[in-house]
Amino acid sequence: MAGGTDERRTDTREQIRAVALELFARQGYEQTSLREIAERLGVTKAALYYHYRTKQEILSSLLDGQLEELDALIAWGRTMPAGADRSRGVLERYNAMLTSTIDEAPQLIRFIQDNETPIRELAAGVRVREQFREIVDLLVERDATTEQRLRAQLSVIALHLGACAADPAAGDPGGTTAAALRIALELSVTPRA
Amino acid sequence: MAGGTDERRTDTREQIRAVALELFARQGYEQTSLREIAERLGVTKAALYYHYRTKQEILSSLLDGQLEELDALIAWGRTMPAGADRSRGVLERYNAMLTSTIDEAPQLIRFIQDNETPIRELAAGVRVREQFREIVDLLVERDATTEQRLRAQLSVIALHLGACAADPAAGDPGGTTAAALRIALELSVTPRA
DNA sequence: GTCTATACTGCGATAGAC
DNA sequence: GTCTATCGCAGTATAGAC
Repeated sequence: MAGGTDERRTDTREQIRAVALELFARQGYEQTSLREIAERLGVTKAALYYHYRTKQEILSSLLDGQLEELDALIAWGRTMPAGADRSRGVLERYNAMLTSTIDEAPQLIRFIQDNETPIRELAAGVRVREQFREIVDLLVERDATTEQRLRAQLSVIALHLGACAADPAAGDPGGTTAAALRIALELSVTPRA
Repeated sequence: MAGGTDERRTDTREQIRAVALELFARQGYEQTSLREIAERLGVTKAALYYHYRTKQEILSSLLDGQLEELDALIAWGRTMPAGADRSRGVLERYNAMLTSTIDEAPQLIRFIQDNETPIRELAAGVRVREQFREIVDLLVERDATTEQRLRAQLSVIALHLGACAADPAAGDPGGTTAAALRIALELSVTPRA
């Protein structure tokens, strides 16, 4: 908030984040040791502990940006009345977020999917799951049936699946992303049987 | 094969399995230490190593029965020609397996879902993922589009979701299981657009 | 065949010197 | 801001008691 100038004299903190993201994504969170990250940066394990209090906190810091983006999407959805329009809007915006080529979102969604278990017991992991539930809530009426809730959950999963399946490079030649969105819309914006 | 008589004189092996299943399911695979399992049985860690070569092997042994059941289902599916009938049959039988009340399948599917990450790098985990792909392959024609494959994947996930969401006790009062099957059939046995 | 004692390596984490 | 040293616990290995 206050203090505009950056008072840090090294960028070790960001280097740790960068190396951690690369290694966690490549070989998984549990399979990546702090010694490995430290060696890559030419420092010792203990140095990492000056910048982050625990290994989990390094992982959490990678998720933070994504969580904020999702919070914004959820807040936006809440300004609209429940119904087909909102469902369509939420799914389209969420899909855009998942498949954006400008930021690191696609790498992260894949990474979250692959490391679901270790993330789950993070404080940030609890938030990830809450957000999933909140997105689903935006897709159904308050008095929705069990089946409608299941369909809404599957909508979101469809988008994740599409984003993970789409080729990271290349402009999604198979149209995977578009197909996933079509399915998601069909599941959530469909007349009830 | 040969040697019909059982030469083991204790049932420690099975007790390890039982305790491991309970603890892994309750607090997760990574969060459960061998010391914890051993203490529960009143033996030492080293005793576990007489019965299982690694911690992963204990986990694998919990999955074995399920893998065989699934193999049988896949083999059965392959005897039928591709098409709506086969899809319907595979999904119905798979759902029955997931929600069976007589064996330990429901507890296991939930456990697999919750511990996907550690299971993934098991030898048995590779098989789990292969089987998922093979089930999906039973649900589509060989020349299926990207969208049809996505729909097939989501069908299977729908059944998992339903089985996990359904109350373990009680006879599925909300009809979650039935709803999941309806959605799965709609996704995989639907005319193309 | 079943288990204990003991020890090894590597992990995440901490304390305190520089 | 980074180091060395150390801690306790993890999974694992083996020698040998019974």
